[in-house]
Amino acid sequence: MPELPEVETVRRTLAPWVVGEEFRSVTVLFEGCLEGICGKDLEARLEGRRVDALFRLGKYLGFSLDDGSRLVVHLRMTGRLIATESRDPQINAYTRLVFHFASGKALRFDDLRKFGRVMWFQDQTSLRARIRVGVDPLGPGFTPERLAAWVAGRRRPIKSFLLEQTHVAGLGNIYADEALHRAKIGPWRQAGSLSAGEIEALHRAVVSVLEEGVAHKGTTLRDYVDGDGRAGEFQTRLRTYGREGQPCLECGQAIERIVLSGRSSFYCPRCQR
DNA sequence: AATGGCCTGGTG
DNA sequence: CACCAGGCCATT
Repeated sequence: MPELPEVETVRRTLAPWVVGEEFRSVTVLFEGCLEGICGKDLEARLEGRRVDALFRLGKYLGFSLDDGSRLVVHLRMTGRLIATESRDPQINAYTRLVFHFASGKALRFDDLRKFGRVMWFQDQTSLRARIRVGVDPLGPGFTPERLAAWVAGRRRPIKSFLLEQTHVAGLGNIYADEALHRAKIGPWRQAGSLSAGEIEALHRAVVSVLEEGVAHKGTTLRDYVDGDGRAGEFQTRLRTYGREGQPCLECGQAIERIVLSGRSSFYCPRCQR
């Protein structure tokens, strides 16, 4: 499931390939993947525009275009953006949309579950009005002090807090569990109950697990691939996620699973308190 | 803050 | 055939 490391990997693989390209047309196979704009209008907005840069906002991937507008894609759970070519974009049963470029390149958006979304914004301001995400945990805005201020007084489980995108943007179910294990904090703990030391440890764990995720080009459990269609490698390094009943790699205790905020949470009952 | 809906393939 | 996976938004 694309979380920060996966979206960042897609951004890095697609950027050198797509920056400088000029949109020619858009083929919409599933109108439902568009949010706030219809296929006809999207094509009109994109035609002739060049891609200046690719950026990431939490789990959103954005294209900065040469007129100041922004094309934004959210892969949700099973979405894929694949670099291909207009002559043979290799459309399949899950292809929802294809962007065609003047050079003959094409960018295919596939999504088995139809949860992914494609949006267009006139400018950065309208984008930020719609995409409300907090600071990037790999950027300078994420500090132990700010983390402490955000969790202060919060009674919900720290795992649920980490899944909110409004303060720290980019963690999903997998990396949140992995970060909590590294920080030795139980996912059920009330966010506001963390000590200064635990907040420091959690901050460090979030940064390190995301950096490692990026270094290993993301986690592929099932659907995720990068812009070149390649799977990630971080799944081999997961310490808790999906490992219920298997021994903790730190202490050997069996990993357990509980449900928080309606989502599975995997943790080590000995290491995490 | 908690819940339901959006989706479909895979599993028990 | 029922149920689960899950990011995000709307609703309660």
